[in-house]
Amino acid sequence: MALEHAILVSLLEKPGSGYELARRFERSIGYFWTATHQQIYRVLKRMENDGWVDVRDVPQQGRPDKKEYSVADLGRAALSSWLQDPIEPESVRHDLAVKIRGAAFDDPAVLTREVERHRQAHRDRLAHYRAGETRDFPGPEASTAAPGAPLDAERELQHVVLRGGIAYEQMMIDWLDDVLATLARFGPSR
Amino acid sequence: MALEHAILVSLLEKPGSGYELARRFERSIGYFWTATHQQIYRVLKRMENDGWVDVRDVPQQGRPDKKEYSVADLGRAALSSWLQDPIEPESVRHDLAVKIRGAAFDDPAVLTREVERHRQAHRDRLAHYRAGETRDFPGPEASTAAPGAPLDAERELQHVVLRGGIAYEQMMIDWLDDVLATLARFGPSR
DNA sequence: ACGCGCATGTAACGTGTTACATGATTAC
DNA sequence: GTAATCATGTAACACGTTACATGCGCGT
Repeated sequence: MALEHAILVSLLEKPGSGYELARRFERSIGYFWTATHQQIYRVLKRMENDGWVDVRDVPQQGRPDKKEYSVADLGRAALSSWLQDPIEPESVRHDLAVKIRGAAFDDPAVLTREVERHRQAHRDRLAHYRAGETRDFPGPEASTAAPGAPLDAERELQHVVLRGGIAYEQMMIDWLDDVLATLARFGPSR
Repeated sequence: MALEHAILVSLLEKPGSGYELARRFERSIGYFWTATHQQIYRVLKRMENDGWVDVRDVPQQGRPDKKEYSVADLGRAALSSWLQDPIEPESVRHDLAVKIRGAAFDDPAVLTREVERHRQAHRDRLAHYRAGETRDFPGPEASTAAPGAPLDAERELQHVVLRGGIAYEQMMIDWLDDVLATLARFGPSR
């Protein structure tokens, strides 16, 4: 399991409230891990009980007060231990692939529309990722600092993960084109 | 939710027992959906209660008897209705990406080994998929039958899903190379 | 007055994972 | 004899999803 570890990484990158974490899970972290605020509050409470995170009440003006969480020593140790622990490469989970094979027993025209919708969603996400890349990682690849500069590791790793998201979306678009071409081969007339 | 629908598709392709389904989920269907026998038995029982599948006791010699499941009219209707129903494009879930961003706060050398392990696993899976493709889908792309031949839809759709698996594995290998190159940039000396 | 953004939560349910459990036959 | 394959299941727990619930401040 990794939601707690994803939260630890996010809090190490920057402390924040449950609400803020939920928003990050819609953005950067959300490129590769999703979580709703309900899950986050539940897990944060457990992590607090286990001493993995520290809480600090932050009064705010014009907004509700918030609880700012940051990683405690125990949490850092837990993350470190998880990072040492090998994980199994996970397999994909694609509802859409189930539908594609199922379309052999049903109306393929409906599937064509569904695939087109998904293709558009992936195009949108790709555009969104690319915009984020231009915004957050402009300039030359090898940063301005000296080679081996440790301060850039965090950014470089964030960038390579984002490139993974981009590669994934691009692959999906290409594959969905393949699916549409396949459907067209026995589709248009029937 | 789609396990029950994945099972319906698999049983339409070929009726079989819970055990056989579990084995298929390690192979062809498993390219895009995983399930253990415990899940399968649980869901099969529910589907039987709901009248989605018919059961037939098949006595065997030299082996335990088995229950052969096949899709009933109600099941076929349920699948059809699900196929009509649009689903949301789902986002990826990558433990490994969490680890990559986490490596900024820990030993990157450990991550390098982990990434290499995953890369190897994806290479193995890719080889396995390609072997399956050569075995199950030889010959020219556009089959021997006349254009629009409906009998080939099932195979064509299975093939395009397999090509999706291949594209996914290839994308992952390329991306993990990118990750390794990124790690090497601030890795070897520290 | 209404809705949106910020901020935190509870409850119920469904799904997935892990461990345990049984028992026959075939191959080494 | 011992392990592997075939075949079916129960139980407990962890995790994810959906719905419900509250309340303030700001903009229109």
